[in-house]
Amino acid sequence: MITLKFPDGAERQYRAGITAAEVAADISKSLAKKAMVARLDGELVDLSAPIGADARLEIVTRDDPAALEIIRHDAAHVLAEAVQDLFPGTQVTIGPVIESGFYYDFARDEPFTPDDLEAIERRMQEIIRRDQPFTKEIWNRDAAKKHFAEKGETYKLELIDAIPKGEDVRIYRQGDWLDLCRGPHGPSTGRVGGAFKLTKLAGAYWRGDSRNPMLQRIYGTAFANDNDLKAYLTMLEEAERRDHRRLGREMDLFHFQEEAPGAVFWHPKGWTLFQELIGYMRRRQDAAGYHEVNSPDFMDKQLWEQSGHWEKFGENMFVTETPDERLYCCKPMNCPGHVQIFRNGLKSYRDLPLKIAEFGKVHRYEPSGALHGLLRVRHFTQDDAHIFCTEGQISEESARVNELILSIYRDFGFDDVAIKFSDRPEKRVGSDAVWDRAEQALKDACRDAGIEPELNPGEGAFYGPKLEYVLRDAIGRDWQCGTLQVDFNLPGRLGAFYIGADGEKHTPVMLHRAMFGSLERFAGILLENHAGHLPLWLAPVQIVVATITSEADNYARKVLATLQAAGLRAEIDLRNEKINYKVREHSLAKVPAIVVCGKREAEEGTVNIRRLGVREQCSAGLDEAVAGFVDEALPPDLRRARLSLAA
RNA sequence: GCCGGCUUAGCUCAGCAGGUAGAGCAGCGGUUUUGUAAACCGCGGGUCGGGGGUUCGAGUCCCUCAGCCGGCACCA
Repeated sequence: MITLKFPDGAERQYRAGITAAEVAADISKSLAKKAMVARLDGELVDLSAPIGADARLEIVTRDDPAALEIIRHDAAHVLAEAVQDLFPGTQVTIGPVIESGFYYDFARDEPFTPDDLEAIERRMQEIIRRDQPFTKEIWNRDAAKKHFAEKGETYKLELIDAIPKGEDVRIYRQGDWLDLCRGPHGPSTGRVGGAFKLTKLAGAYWRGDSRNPMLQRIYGTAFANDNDLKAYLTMLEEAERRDHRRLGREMDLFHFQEEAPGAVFWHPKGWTLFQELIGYMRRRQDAAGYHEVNSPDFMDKQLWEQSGHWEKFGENMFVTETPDERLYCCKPMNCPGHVQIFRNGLKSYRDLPLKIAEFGKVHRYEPSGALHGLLRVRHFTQDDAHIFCTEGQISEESARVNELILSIYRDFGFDDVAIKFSDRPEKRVGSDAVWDRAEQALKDACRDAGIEPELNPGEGAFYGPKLEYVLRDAIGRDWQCGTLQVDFNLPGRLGAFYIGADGEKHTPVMLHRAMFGSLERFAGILLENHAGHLPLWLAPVQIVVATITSEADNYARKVLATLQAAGLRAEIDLRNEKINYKVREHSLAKVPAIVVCGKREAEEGTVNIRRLGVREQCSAGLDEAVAGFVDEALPPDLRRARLSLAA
């Protein structure tokens, strides 16, 4: 007999070899019905697995979050069976669960079409209706290889070979169909239920390597019940509504066009937002001791060869040939230019750390398939800076950068920030010894600053290791923005030096850092994060003064003049339209506040304020209203400055 | 860059199986002077992404290029 301990603390005795399914049935009929898998001493196992010894046992029902992965994994198997049913000769490869559902990669010469997806979905429903049990089998390695070889499943053969020696080759069977799989699975195909949907079709490289053949990936999602599925689909629609590309058009911020792929045409309103961001960053940087500069957009190719960019980054660079037959590179980074500024004039150790900042527009020839609105462009503005310092100053300067970045993100409401540590990539300049020192210096800096970054192996810049700051937005998506890189290579390559206390020449270390990263991307992230409802200080148009009747026109003009004189970005709408129409239009344009002026307001010298998304209005005297807006429109850093002044 | 899809008026989208382009909104002209998310009437507006081909005839079929969308790979 064995003793099983349940989550509520109860214990029961059973014969050895009993299965979790049998235990569930013993406890209650309804539990048996809802059971998907079992958690045995914390590990998920099939309900049908025999239990041989004392253990903690928990029956995982389909409402349990852990069951969702099982449902999705089961759905992936059902998908694979459906596909092989409908399209004989298609090879199956892998079909894992992912955050939003699952996918399965297939190898087939003919492409799948969106219509195929519907047919596959219908076949999946049939398989689910047949309710075939999932059964686990342990196969002899050679037998498994023979089986898949006979079926022409070459990818599965590769997968079997990748299973470590000594580990079982596990096969899961559902009816006549079977798949190599680690498991666990639910009791039967019927338990997948009806709340699933195939969502998209895509190409994907075998094993994620672009040198490998491309497979066809079918994405799907599945949930425990219809409501959850519906909620998920609604969430997707919501994400589409906040797509910055759509908001950019609706709010008249920017556009793209064919002649300039990956390049933004900023409209007046979008540029206002952009400048507001730069203004904020400039104030924060100035306060932190940075000196702003401007370096050339084009420099001779020779300089980029010297820096190593030509060799390591050349395929991403725009190059131009001039009538005098010189080759100039359009800068993909600002660092070489900043080194030139550092080099100009003799520097002393007393000048260090020297912080050079630039809102530099960089140009990178990104692969066409990577372009995506403002979030991935070929021409973007970095809030870039380089800190020239001694090796001994790295730690303190890194800590300062870290503090500044986090403080800035907080000002924009991003509190959830992940930090990643990227070490030496394959394609790099500099000796291993130098990389050892650079990586160690950055690690030490992390330790001193109390940062515990997640390791991101092989993802460093070609000249040095880096920290990457990834922020999470309002709907849970991650965006890489800031970066801090330790560079022992470029200053030396480009001949930068300073005179030390010993009177000798020394090569400085250079810290590269960006906080927004790309201004374009950051603007896009902000738009999506706020669904276009920007806080007042960032809104391109902060207030629209809208009249109800032409009798109030003169008063409205006075209100506008007062708002503008107070430094607010206000516009006026005197059109011969109903107030309903004006409210709707400016609300759709995401204007934070509409100041309505009718006959009543004109007579009383008041304004009626309607805030974006709020039905209720409030009335206030003009001066009081202006003061309120002025206060609210203060950027967060200036607000802090005012508070500390008052204190 | 790779796989698949898409590209029709400023925007959103119709256009069935090849027969010579249509709606709503926006715009323009009137009427209406209006109280918090679309007043009414009328009028214009398109080399159907570019190029080539098949055909008596192509928005519709084929080829090709570009851009965009979704993934993959790459990445701020």
